[in-house]
Amino acid sequence: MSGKKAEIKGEEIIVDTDHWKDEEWLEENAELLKALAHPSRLKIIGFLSSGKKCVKHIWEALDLPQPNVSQHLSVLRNKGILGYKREGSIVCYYIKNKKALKIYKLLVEEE
Amino acid sequence: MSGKKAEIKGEEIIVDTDHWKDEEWLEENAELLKALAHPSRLKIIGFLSSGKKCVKHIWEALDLPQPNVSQHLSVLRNKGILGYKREGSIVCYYIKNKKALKIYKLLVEEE
DNA sequence: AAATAATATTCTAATATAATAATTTCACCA
DNA sequence: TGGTGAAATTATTATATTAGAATATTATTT
Repeated sequence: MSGKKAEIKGEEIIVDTDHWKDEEWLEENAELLKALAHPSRLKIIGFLSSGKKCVKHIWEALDLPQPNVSQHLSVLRNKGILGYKREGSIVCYYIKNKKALKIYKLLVEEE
Repeated sequence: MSGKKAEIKGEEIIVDTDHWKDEEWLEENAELLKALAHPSRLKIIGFLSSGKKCVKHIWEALDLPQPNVSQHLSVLRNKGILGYKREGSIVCYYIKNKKALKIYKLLVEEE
């Protein structure tokens, strides 16, 4: 469904193209943006935009302390933006949420 | 320039396609996302996406207290996301920042 | 079963953000 | 110029976020 939403309330059919009236939609999307709205997390997304990477690779490349990166990864993971896979003693993260990736790309392209 | 950036640092020319390495870029864009990352502010953007509106119209339509809306408007205004025009005793706001509008539209379309 | 490397969690202190109520400013008009 | 409607600001309190230090967990290797 292309940005439209149909809902039946009592007798009437409401076709809703105005997402801003939908409190749940607002909450969800504000949450998504908030998770991305931090320089280090945006940096992580940018680094992962070229593919799956393991944690050590991430904090070394981004030049950030390991526990700090781990915290940011957990924020992104908990919001469903990143997925991860344990491979032995190593954990690799990747971008799972397509919307999040599109936002990042929009930011890049819109310069 | 389509997502690329050229910069001269000392002797070398750096062509940067990796925006995530640019701390300033990260700061700026995280700020933009943070400004949008609130249900009420997203709501305001949604309401304004169909055109310029005056403040009273905004807080009445959104069913939010006037001072609260005024604060959110000031956040969006200070980040350069909204512009405004005083028309007599009335003030009207509109979306000035194209990037912000595109983010909103992406969120809507990506449902 | 140590020892080690990789990653995650917890705690704390500093800072930032948010909602609400109260007040103020500004422009217009009687 | 006093009153009124529109919008902004301020103060307060509650809550959330952040970095950094310390510690814990997990898996591998010896």
